[in-house]
Amino acid sequence: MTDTSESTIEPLPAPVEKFILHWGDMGNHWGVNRSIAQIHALLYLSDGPLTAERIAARLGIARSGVSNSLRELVNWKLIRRVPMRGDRRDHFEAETDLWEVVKRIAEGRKAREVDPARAALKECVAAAEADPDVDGTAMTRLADMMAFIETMNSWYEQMLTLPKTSWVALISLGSQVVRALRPGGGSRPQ
Amino acid sequence: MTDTSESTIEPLPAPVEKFILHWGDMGNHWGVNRSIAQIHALLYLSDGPLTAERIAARLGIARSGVSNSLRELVNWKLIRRVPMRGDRRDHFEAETDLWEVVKRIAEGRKAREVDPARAALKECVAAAEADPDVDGTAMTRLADMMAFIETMNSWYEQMLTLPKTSWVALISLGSQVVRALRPGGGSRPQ
DNA sequence: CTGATGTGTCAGTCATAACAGAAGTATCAG
DNA sequence: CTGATACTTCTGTTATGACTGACACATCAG
Repeated sequence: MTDTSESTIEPLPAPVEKFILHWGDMGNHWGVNRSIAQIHALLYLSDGPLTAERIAARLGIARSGVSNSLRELVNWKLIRRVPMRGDRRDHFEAETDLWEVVKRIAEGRKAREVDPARAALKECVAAAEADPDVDGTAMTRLADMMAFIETMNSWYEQMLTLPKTSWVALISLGSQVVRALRPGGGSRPQ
Repeated sequence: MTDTSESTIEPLPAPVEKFILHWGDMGNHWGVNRSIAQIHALLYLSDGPLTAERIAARLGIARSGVSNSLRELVNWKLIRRVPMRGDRRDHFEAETDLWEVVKRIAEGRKAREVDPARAALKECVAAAEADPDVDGTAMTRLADMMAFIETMNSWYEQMLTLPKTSWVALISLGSQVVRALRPGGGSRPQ
């Protein structure tokens, strides 16, 4: 027996619990299931690495669910397995660099959903070009869509190559550009 | 009777149907229900404004669902009501400027989900500061999270004020910056 | 005023996905 | 080798929300 808690629910400080609940709900609206987001939030706020058992106890969810969720989180590289000396159990800790977190999430989503959609769109455009039933408007719109997605894609890929520090620089640069452009620096308002 | 189609399903060109299906699926993974995304895709590819009845016929879904979905889409300003001379029925057409589309979606999501989460986070930080049960690590992480969200928020708000043309300029500017920074322009690689 | 047409609302049904608990597998101490 | 511990996988249950079809309301022509 490593700990006193066997199947009881360990209480959490109220603000921490509130954060975890909100974070889980947020993830839920964003296509990430609640448990995964909650576990990530818990690990993010935790002092040190936690075991699956502790996580289950603190969140009040089944160990099996914790196991599955942890695997997902490791796949997304949002948490790490941390071996602890003298303890056979797996411990987990969260990535704490939030820039890294959003980057990883964006990477995952892009690879899983955006890239396939992009490929499908390419096929649609190709098929539409060869299909006399597709009218000119649809053809134009499909092409517009593809051009747009490609622009966003290449922009994103370039951003990925940047280190975090450059991101920060870019954002503040963006602010300056905004400030410079706001008074009417050469672009029409619409 | 305005048209020959009463309750039959109107066929769609294969590439168009494929696009609509993929788009709907995409939206589904992103927290938008499938019907809404499909209707938007259909309108986006349509030559002219469509009635609710036609949409239902072409997508093979119930008129009631179309009615609800159209209301949502109008609320999000992704489609417009278009009155047609000599026709009592409402016609709808999609916003075709894709920059506008992503902007509207982002605005909606921010207002509905990010802003409330931001407010909740603020409360959490405030409550945590007054709570002795919250350890230093959790306190630091919550503060980090808040700072991060605030940075992203103000950046986003500034971006919103920009016209589309400036967006394009910014993105290409970003590309130049990326190119300039890539060889090692002064930032550590990590 | 009245019938017809279009639109919005509602309650019931159904599909999907997350979850819990149990069973199975692997690893380690003694 | 054997028992115990940690972890994973599997299956049945449950809850959420999307969809349908029926109903109610509004609007317009005659």
